[in-house]
Amino acid sequence: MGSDGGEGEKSTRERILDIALDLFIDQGYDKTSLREIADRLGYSKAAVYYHFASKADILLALHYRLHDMFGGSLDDLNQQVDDPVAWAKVLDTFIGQMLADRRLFILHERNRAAFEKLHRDQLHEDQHSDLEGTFRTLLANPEVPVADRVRLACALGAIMGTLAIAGEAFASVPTEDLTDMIRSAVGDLLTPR
Amino acid sequence: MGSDGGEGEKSTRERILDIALDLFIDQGYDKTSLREIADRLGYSKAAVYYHFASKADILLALHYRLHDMFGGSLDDLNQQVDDPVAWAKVLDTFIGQMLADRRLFILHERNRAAFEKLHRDQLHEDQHSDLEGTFRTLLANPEVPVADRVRLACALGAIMGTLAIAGEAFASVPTEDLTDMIRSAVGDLLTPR
DNA sequence: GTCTATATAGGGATAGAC
DNA sequence: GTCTATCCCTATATAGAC
Repeated sequence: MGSDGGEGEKSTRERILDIALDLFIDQGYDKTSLREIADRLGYSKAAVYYHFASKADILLALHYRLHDMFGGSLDDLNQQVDDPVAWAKVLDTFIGQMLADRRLFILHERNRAAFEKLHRDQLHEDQHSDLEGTFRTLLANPEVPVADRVRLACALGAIMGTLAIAGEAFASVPTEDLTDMIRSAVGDLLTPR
Repeated sequence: MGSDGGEGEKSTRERILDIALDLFIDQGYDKTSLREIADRLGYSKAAVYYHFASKADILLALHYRLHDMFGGSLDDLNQQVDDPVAWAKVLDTFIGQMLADRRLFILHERNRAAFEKLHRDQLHEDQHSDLEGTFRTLLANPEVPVADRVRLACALGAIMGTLAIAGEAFASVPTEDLTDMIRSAVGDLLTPR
């Protein structure tokens, strides 16, 4: 399939990313050193540098994992910037995608500063390839009533919050159940009573 | 009033905290060096060390600023751990307090890893003196139905999200208006239709 | 592909002069 | 109260052997 020969075993590159994901969530990106990653990997620091050009490059790869997860729903959101009623539908899709791999979201949520720096330094693409950028553009759009925008911010926060603030509190809750509950909550937020 | 002699001018200590607040929000705690703080202050690094024993000590002082802001409402929440209907009232108070000094909240939101480490290293007090600790305890309480706890997580996320995700988007919105809008949203989340 | 050894820089923190 | 000078450690990253 990919560029790897193996079938069951993961490539070293993927293993590094998995380890980095754990450590970046636990300690934060800045407080995690390549030595720690290399130790868990069982190899030396230089081995890590063989697979990634820099520490930021590891974060970048994780960013792409997250980006791939969304498929086109980010574009959908960008195309309906000024249509508050359309948001609810897009967010439903979002919620499903987010919960499918919660940890990537938690990573993003907990290392916002690092990701922003990454975007400033490396990703000079458009604002909208970025999750945060998309949200901020939407929330700052003066053509949409403030009340609607605040509601959207609350809805986004509700999704993120369930993952980030709760931590491991809902780890044992089946993904489908959690998805349903969050969808219901977001529905209450975006649909007028 | 306080321990300072001056009336109009701030003490150096307070100035350091203000500068640190700005930088920690912008770049994150880890990526901010004492040299940067000292530069903005106009003094040397050693001058900063005169006022604070360590870098972590600066973060600690900011933690106390946040802590003081709450007054007793954190205790209120701790005393009504298993009463979901009481949460709504406490959160109303919370929202007002949070918005009264948004930036302290954003600091906390954006440097969760650093604050957690601070608590592990320095604050061996009780779990409940801490904002996050209080929330996590509440959200993990098995005596409360999961659905209620998820709703609470959404409500907390909605509050945090409006501050953290939105960034400067709502900077021009009057605090009272924003408070009302968030209270209304949280009400919709916690009150069954 | 993985290693050792090393270059280089920057950060936190201390000692002691003024 | 504030400064200069300095120590020490850790981190990123590179060069080159195996």
